[in-house]
Order: sequence, then structure tokens, then C-alpha cells
Amino acid sequence: MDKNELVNELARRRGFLWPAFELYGGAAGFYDYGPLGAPLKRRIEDIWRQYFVISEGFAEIEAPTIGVEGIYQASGHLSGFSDPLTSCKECKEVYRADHLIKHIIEVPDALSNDEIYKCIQENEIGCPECGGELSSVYEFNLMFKTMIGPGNKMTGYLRPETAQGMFINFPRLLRYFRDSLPFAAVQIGKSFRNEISPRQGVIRLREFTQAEAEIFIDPRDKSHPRFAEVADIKMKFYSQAAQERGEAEEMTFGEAVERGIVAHQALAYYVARTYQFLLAVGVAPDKLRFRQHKVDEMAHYAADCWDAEVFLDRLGWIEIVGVADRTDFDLKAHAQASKVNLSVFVHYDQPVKRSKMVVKPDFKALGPRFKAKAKAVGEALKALSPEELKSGEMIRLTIEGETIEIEPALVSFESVEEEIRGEEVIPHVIEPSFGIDRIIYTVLDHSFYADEVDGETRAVLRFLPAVAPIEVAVLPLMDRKELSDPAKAILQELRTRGMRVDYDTSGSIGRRYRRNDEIGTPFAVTVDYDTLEQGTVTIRDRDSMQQVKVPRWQVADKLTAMLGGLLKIQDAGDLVMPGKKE
RNA sequence: GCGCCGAUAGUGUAGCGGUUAUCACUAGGCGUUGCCAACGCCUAAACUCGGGUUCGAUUCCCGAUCGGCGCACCA
Repeated sequence: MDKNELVNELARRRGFLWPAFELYGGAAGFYDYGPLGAPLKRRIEDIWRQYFVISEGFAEIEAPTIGVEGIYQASGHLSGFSDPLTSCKECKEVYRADHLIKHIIEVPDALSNDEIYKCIQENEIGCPECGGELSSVYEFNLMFKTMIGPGNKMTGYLRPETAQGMFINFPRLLRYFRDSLPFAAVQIGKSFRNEISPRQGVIRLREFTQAEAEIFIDPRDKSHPRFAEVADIKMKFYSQAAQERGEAEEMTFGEAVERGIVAHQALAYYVARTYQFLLAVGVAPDKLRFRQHKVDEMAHYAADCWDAEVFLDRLGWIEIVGVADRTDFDLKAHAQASKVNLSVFVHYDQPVKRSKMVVKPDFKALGPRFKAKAKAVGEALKALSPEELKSGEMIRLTIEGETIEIEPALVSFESVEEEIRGEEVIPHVIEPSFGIDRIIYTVLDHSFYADEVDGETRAVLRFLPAVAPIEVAVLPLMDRKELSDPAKAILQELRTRGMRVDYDTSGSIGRRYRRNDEIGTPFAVTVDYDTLEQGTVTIRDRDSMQQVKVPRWQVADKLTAMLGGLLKIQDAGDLVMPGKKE
């Protein structure tokens, strides 16, 4: 078994990840998070909130998972997310119908499915494999479609990303943030894509969890006030140039921005925060890189895009996060489709003074003379330059193909000094988009170690205490009342403190240690006869397998400190060297 | 979607056209002054589903589902 299989098998057996609907034969692309997987996921999401909500002052919202059609027309998912397909009637091979006519029609995207099919028939295009006849063209859309309400009045789609929830709430979010930039909203939630062939477990799902932030910034100033905090952090940048060379380059974020490798501070800052977050949940730094999208790979509207990629055994480098500068693409698209202004009025530090020509046509005279055309004449007059008005000669205008003359007396004008206090700006969007399920799988993969102890394989998930679904195991040395009663008291005390604690009496003590190693429990507390005689318990560390004796009354405090990373096992008490009994 | 391969207790497996489907680990119970999957006794647990061939199918055939790999797809 390779590591991938070992990790998957462990995750299934121990209750992290289960293929969904197994009782009814299952369905590809759906997974359940089991009793250990769900808390692992929850804890990772909470750390994400720590980084992208609390620390940054961003707003977390929750939008419906079903969206109405208009959203996805504007976002481009309805057209861009669906492909016209055709299949061979002989060999059943499936093709992109628009690809087959590319050499005949330059922009097949503009054609309807019927038109593409007509084109295929007229040009007698057959199956590229076997020459067989092709079926009519049908649409495959990656979005799940559903009906809203009875009848077929309203079409709904399960959202293919959470991002749109933030974009379409832009006006209310802007008001919530008191009409000023920058601000950001985030969402953690399910997204749905009807993948053609989901594979590789939790890496490509039909229902998955995304954590996305949409950070709205002033397009004229892409610096970041907190950039200094991350400028000295070193990371491996796999830039466009580095990809040409085939080797990632290590440097600080400050250097990356200075050299123009990352487009600007704001993007670099959130790449850095992403980096910190990934390390905080237990992604291995030596199996993590940030790869810049190549020019042809980047969405046409994106200014710059960096993917966090992790190395997974057998699967290679897998994208788990994308951080992109999406510019004003999304807001512009929704503004156009909804006909709602989605810009922000940005105040200048100092009002700018500017002289402005105000033209006042004399409508009392123009009205009777030009009747219905008077309005158009007025507009034409207002559009004239000061030079034309000042000349004192007859003003010639062409209105609806007719040349008319107006004496200058009918137009008055003056130069006014006006103060400009700001301008309308469509914000640009920095979007960090996290695939939570992929991150969870990565944490499992990168935490997994199998070492040899006394000739036996010991499987360990080296979870960081901050993500471990079980933080402490309380174990009576044996299942006897005199030991289990004090152990249960400790269990209750630790649970009262809010720790995630498991209690286990089955089998031998060694077996229980190993069982807890396998599910990544960082510490075990063992109640033994010394507890009764000397008032001590044993704390055992998962990674080093070291044990220390600690006074019973200190155990909760010491565990709190150890889980918080403030106390190391060897400093927690008297080291015990366990002797193996023959 | 297409092609190739596979599917037996929780896990890994053996096996057969016909008795009670093999083994190990795991899991549960009891005992054990016992400290890194210790030991003893006891217990539980499986032929993916549907159809066909056959007196009889877990075994052979077809299909479905799920999984692995390759192709295609991957905003």
C-alpha cells in the first residue's frame, strides 16, 4: 500500500472521511465527514476565521446555496461553465462539439447548440476516432439545476462558488462598512459542481466546502497598511519566470513586491496571510509552494494570480488555494446586468478646485423658436467649448441634419470655481479562495507518519494541537474501579475546561496509546497506582512517546499550557523511562 | 462520458459450480499491580446490487453501482 492508500484507509476506518450514501450504493463525488473528520474540519475553519475574519476585521456572511438565474448570467457561469457536447453513435466517444468546428468557424462560442450541430452536418464532420456519425449537440452544465417554487416559473442553480454571495450584496456591505474602502466580506460554505468524473477521493467533489474572501480595495492604491508585518517572511515563490527555469525561488515578500514578482502589496499581503494560515493548520512547509498563474492560464480580467499548491504522494502538486486580483470584473458584470451602480464615492484628502464653464441657454427664447427641437439645441449649446461661445459670432449647430444659427445673446455662460471632493470608483477585488476539503486531506497526508517501534509499524497523525479532533485521552492503566473512578474525575474536569477529551479503558494501555496515535491525539493522561499512592498521573506525548509524572492537581493547567504550545513535555514534570515488561 | 482492471467481515486476505466460506489483525466481554498494538478465555462480524445460464451461482455470462489507472473534462 502506498501512502495515499494508507491515509485514505485510515481516514475511512477511524471516522474522518466516509464515502457518502454507502448504504444505497454510494455516489461518486460525495463524502461524509465522520466523528473525527467533522471536528477536524470545524477547527480548521475556525482557524481560518481567526486569520481572515477576526484578525482582519472582515465581515462573515451567509448567503443561500441556491441562486437565481440572473446571478450566473452576469457571472458568466451559465455560458462559461457549460460545454456543448456531442458523442459518436458508433464508438460512444464524447467530444466538445465547439472544438470540432473550430477550423470552420472562428468563434463557435457565439453559436447555439442547434447551429453547431447544423455546422457539423453540413460539413460532414464525423467522429475523429472512428469516423462514425455524431449525435446532436447537447449542453452539459457543471451547475446543478433546480426549480424554485411550483411549476417551471423560476430556475435556480446550486452555487458553483460562494464568491457571488459577496458580490451581489455589495451595496449593503458598502453601507455596512460606512461607505468607505477598503472592506471585505467572507463566506465559508458549500458549493456544488456536477463534475463529469470526480476522482481521487476528496480532491474533486461534487459538493464541497469553500472559504472565500472578497476584499474590495481602491484600485488607485494597492499598497497595504499591514504589509510591514509580512515583508520579512521568506517563502518559495514559483513565479512565471521560475516556472520557465523549473525551480521555485525563495525570497521575502518584501523582495517579491520590490522586484515586481508579485503585482502589488495588497495581493502579496494576502498571499502571506494564506501562507501563515496553511502552516498554522499543519501543512508541511517543504511540501508547499505558491505558483503564479501563467499568462495564458490566468482569467483575462485577472491582474495577477497565485495558487497555493501542496505536494501529495501519488497525486503530485495539487492546488488548494487561489489568491487573485480579479480587478473590477465581477462588480462591473453585476452592475451591467442588474443596472445598479456598484461604485464607491472616494473622498480626496483635499478637495480639488477646478474652474468649470456653466452654459445657460435662454430657453424662453429657444423654446418658441425650435419647439420640439429646443431640448436638443440646448444640449448642443451646453457641449460647446468656451472659445466657441466667446467668439461673439453667430453659433452654428447641426441638429438632426439641419444647420441652424443662433445669435450669441441667447446663450449666457460663466466660469465657476467648483470644489471636487472625490470621485466614483469601482473597487478592485482581491480574492483568496480556499478549498477546505483539499486542505483537510492535505493536513491528513502531511501529518501522517509511520515509524518503526520495536519492530512494529506505528502509524501516527501528527496533528498540531490546534486542529486535533481529540486533544487528550484519559486512560486508566486498567479497567478497575479504583483506577477508573479517579480517571473519570479527571475526564470531567478537563471537559469542563472545554478540552476535547476521550476516555478509553479497552485492551492494554499500549494498545490505547497506539490507537490515540493513529487518530492524532497529542497527549494521553494515564491514571496508575502511583495516582492512588503518590497523587501523580502520567502524561504521555504522542510525537516523542516521552512520559512525565505530574501531580494530579496540576494536570489540567499543564495540559492547557502544553496544548497552547507554552510548555514542552520534558519541562512538564519528572521524566519516566518506561520499561517494557516481558 | 469512453477504454482497461478490480470488488469476499471494520482492515488486509484465502478459496470453491454443491457440507458450517479460510486466515490474521481489529472490535466487544471477562480476568490480570499492568506502562507503548502484552497474555489467557469467550464473543461478534463478509461473498456490492440486478438479471441470465444451471437441479444448484459468492464462483460462469451480461448490466448497474462504486473504486483504481489512462483519455476527455477541470469556471
